[in-house]
Amino acid sequence: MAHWLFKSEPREFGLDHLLALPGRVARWDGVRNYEARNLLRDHIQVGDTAFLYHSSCQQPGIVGLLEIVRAGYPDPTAVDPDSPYWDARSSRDQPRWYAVDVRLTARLNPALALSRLRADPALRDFRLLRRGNRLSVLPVSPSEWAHLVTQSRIIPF
DNA sequence: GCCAACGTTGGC
DNA sequence: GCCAACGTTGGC
Repeated sequence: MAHWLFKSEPREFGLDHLLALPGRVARWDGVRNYEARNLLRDHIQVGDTAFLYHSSCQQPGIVGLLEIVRAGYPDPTAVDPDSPYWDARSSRDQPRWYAVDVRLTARLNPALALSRLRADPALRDFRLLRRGNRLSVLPVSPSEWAHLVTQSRIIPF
């Protein structure tokens, strides 16, 4: 079982949106970066777990835990002309972008603030903290995951 | 295949 | 709003 971190902007889609959905399940779509696409398509499996991270907001940080409930499949928004994520170069025959389905399994209370992550020597190599990091789906190593969990107050649903 | 220009991300 | 960093685009 592998671990990941999924970024979102809470004003667009975040913890509160997931909480409002039946079973707290959502399609994670709209990813338009090839490296992240490859993770969604080829590596992220049912049963894997992920941190939910809020970016571009008042207090960036890890706010919840996700479980993958459906592995990579073609992102329907890519072939929907009415979607803001529509991509004319994608087609049903030759999908370019992929989505997975996730379930919110817990919230972190308090959240793990970015400022605290940055101050943690155990996270020196954490990809999230690399300068200029812009990847919206990224791998979390087993040791990073284990460490972060010990730093968290996890409130399961 | 190179690389400059451009658009986007994301913390502050 | 600023701006550093990076991915993508497109001319050549």
